[in-house]
Amino acid sequence: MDTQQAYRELARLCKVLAHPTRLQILDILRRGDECVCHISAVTGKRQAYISQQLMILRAAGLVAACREGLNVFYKLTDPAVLPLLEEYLGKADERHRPEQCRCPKCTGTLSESPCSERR
Amino acid sequence: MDTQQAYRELARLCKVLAHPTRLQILDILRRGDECVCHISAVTGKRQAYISQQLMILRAAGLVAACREGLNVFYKLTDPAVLPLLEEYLGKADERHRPEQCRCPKCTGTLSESPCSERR
DNA sequence: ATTCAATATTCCGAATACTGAATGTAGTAT
DNA sequence: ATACTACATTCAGTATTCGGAATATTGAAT
Repeated sequence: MDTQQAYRELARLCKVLAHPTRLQILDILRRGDECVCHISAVTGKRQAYISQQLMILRAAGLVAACREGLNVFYKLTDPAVLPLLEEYLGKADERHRPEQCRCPKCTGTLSESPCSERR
Repeated sequence: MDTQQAYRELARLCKVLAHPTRLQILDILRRGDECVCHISAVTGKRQAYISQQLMILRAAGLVAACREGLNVFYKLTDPAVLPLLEEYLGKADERHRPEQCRCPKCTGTLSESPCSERR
């Protein structure tokens, strides 16, 4: 009875996805890698809270972190969630650019592709 | 800001899916409509517990019930979950047929297509 | 009307998750 | 060394969920 294991694993994945803020983070990251402060600015949530949710996503293997100087950039690591997001949230359009964001990507002071950014 | 609503709704759906027994029920139903006692037999869980989970699935609009004499048959109503199940659980193979099941479908005493069974 | 079988609902203690506040860590600059 | 910035972790109170037990409802048969 190994299918039980499959149910448990899929349930664990769904549990991680069953959270509006975490979904929004994934939605942000499918537009490109972003640092914590940018995610915080886009969502309007405090940094500590975002860090918490990122930890959960990281533990589930959905995202990975890599440090770039002072900032930590996150990227999607599980390509299987992309079709799910597309089906329910639509195609990813352009990147968000909040007013008050001071991250290197938003201010244009990025020191060339952070941690081998995809595409 | 209507995307927040989309995140909330998708999160609500994922929350319903984030449960091994409920996933197994959906996995059973994608092989065809089944009555509660059959689901109970396949999963090995008590009837009351299955009814509980079915209520949650029903409230989420994922399944619908229809009575056929003494039995109540359940069917999938949201076709959007099928690709998700296929991606993570594989193609649905043949129907389960537990030894101790006394449901009309298993004993072959079904009075012609219950509630307009699909296919 | 009574009984039975199939299913549905309610209740409750235990476990788990959520979320804000406070604090800790790591890298950079002076 | 100190200060600062960006991020991570821990803690605690609250809310929610889990899963079993008991009970209710519904339809069929006698």
